[in-house]
Amino acid sequence: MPELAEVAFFARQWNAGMDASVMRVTTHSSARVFRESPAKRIASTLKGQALTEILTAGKQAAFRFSTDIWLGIHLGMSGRLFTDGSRENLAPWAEGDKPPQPTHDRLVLHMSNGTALVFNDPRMFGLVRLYRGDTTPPWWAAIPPALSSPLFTLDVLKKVLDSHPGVLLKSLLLDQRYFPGIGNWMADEIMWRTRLSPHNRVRALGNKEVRLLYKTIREVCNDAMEVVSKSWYPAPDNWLFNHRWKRGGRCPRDGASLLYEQIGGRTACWCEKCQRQIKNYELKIKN
DNA sequence: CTATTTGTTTATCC
DNA sequence: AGGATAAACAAATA
Repeated sequence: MPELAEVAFFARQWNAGMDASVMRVTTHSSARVFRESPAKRIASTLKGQALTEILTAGKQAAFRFSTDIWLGIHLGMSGRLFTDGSRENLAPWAEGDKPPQPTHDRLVLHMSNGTALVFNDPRMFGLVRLYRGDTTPPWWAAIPPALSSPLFTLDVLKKVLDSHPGVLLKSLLLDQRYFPGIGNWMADEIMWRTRLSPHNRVRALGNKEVRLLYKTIREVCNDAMEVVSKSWYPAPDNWLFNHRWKRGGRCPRDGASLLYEQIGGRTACWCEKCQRQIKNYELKIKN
C-alpha cells in the first residue's frame, strides 16, 4: 500500500506522541521486520526517551527520540502506522476495510501522554531499524532529495535517463535510488499522464518527452502529497488512480478498457488508446 | 485448490 | 556489463 504520500500520512499519525516519552514497549519480537535490529535492543533503547521529531523521505519514515536515537520504519507492502485510539476508524480502513488486527502489531510504543503508537504489518515486508548518532542515520542520508524539491532538476532527470537507456521507463521509475517514493500506482499514473505506453524504453524518449516526464513526475508527487498525505483518499476521478484497481476499469480520459499486463515484474495498468509507443531508434534510422 | 497484491533483495541467465 | 526474470519473504483476499 504505502508509497510517498501514504507513508507521509501514516507517519503523521504518530504526531500524537510528540514530546511524550516512551513508558513501555511491546514487540512481536520474532517478526521479520526486526531482521536488522533486534526487537529487544529497540525496546531497551527507546524506553524513557522522548519523541522529538518525525521525518519522512521517499517510502521511509524516521522518528527521532531525545537527541541521538533514530527509529527508522519502512512500511514494506502492508505496513501501517496509527495510534491505538484510531485503530478502528482511521481513514484508510474507515469505510468497509477491516481495521488492523492486534495480532499483526509488530511494535507498540506506550507513551507518557497515554497514547500508544502502533506499527502494524501483516506481511512483514516492512523493516524497523535503530541508529544512534547526532545526525541522521547513513541509510537516511542515502535517500535522494525529494522529487518535489528544487534539487530534483530536469538536468538530474536527464542524467538518470542517460545512464539507463535500455531499461523500461516504468521499471526505472520504480527504482528508489533515483525516484524515492514512487511505487507501482504512482509509476502507472505518471506513464498515463504522459501518454506513454509502459512498453517504452528510456532511449525512446526525445527532448519533448523528457521535459513532459519531468513535469509529470513532479505533478504526480505534488498531487499525491496534496490529496493523500493529510486526509487520505478519495482521489479525484480524473486520475488513473481510481480506475486501476479493479479489472474492467476504464480510462478516465477516453473510456477505453484499461489493460493489465506484467511489465518489468509488476502489474502495469494502462490505456492502449491514449498511451503511445514511441518508435524506437532502429526504426527511425530505417525510415 | 488457484492466483493476486501499493516492496525490496538476491540469484541466475543471456 | 546491463538488463530481464524468478524467487523469496508472508498473509490476506478473491
